[in-house]
Amino acid sequence: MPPKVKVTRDDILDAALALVREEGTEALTTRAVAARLKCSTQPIFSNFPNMDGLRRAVLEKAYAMYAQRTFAAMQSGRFPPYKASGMAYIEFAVDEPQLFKLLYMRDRTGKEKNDDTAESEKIIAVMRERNGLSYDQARQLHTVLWVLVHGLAVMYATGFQEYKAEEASEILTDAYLGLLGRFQNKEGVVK
Amino acid sequence: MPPKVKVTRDDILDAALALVREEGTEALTTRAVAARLKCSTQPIFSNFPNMDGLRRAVLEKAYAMYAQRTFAAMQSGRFPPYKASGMAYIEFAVDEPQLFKLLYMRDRTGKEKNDDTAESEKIIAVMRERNGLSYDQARQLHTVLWVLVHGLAVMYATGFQEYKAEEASEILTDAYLGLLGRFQNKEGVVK
DNA sequence: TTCTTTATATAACACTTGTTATATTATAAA
DNA sequence: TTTATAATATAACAAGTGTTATATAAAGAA
Repeated sequence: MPPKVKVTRDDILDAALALVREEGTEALTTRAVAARLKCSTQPIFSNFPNMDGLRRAVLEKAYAMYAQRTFAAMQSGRFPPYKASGMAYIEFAVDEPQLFKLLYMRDRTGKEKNDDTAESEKIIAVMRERNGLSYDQARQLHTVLWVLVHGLAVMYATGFQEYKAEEASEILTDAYLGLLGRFQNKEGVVK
Repeated sequence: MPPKVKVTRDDILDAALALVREEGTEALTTRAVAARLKCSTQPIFSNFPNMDGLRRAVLEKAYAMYAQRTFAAMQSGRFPPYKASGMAYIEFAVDEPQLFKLLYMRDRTGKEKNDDTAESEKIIAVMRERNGLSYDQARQLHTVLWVLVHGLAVMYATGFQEYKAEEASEILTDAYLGLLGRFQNKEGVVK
């Protein structure tokens, strides 16, 4: 019979995620994980096929964290529906810049776009209902707002701008109201 | 007397920049530069104090390229003034994604923000004049548009969105017109 | 107790990085 | 022609990477 397991798959994944959160993707090395767990590098390779496997698992866990945060933000009612998911995205970039970089600033050429189409459609539907927009008008409005949210998030994640909650919130509101006026008076392609 | 110089500082800088343009910052290594120049790694160290010195020089040259492109775009009159610099930024992200990442997606916490305040002030002045905005209204409008431009540029640079010139241009126009309406009717802080 | 199993530790491997010590060698002055 | 100079080339170093071969040892089965 073998000795008891001292280092589980979850231990390794947690340590790896912690390294990425604190120091970025580059800091995720076999020896750094081992040092954090006070063990050798061996358990990594008995729990994952190789480092790329661990990296993939970290990516998935990071996304799960993001999804969880976004869900909580939507529930909380802290923001009106048109900006709740946007603010969640922005706050994720602020609180977890390294995870944000991993998820949303990496190269994604040729990757499937996983930007939660279902969620977008829900927001678009709400916008249509409230403001009497065509589908196309609402979709365009949503697209522009989303680009804006992405721009803000990247600025905060890279430290190019210092985060001020009111500032971000005000920008989104200005953009929402301004663009709403624009798209209401713009003949949308019917769909 | 020493033998003739075969590898100049400019040769090295050009090779280094080419590597970064084609394959990204990570590809900039001593041996990669040497291979491209068909020489040893030695000339690098007689022309630069170390690799960080070369990296700094590459950064400066990349910025010079960007500045040159932006200047040309402003001159060309291809776009109205409110969007000329924005479109130049976006097209730089499309044509030179690796250089864009180096300049505008790296971590800049604690770095001086070099986003050409003079240029911004010029655009703000033009916006005021044309649309009868207060300084603060025009500055806010400019800020939001800039965030939007940044968001689009990052999306294109990371391959998250495929670039379509008309799409980008239309988004900027919609945003400009929509936000203009918003800020014209918003009491700006006097300044 | 002895033995089998296997999770872990140790240590080595092949490779890549920046950097430097040493050896060549082309050039022009002497 | 000889010689001093310095721009290169060669080769090595230390440090760091992922990965793997081997050794150790803990835990229950026999």
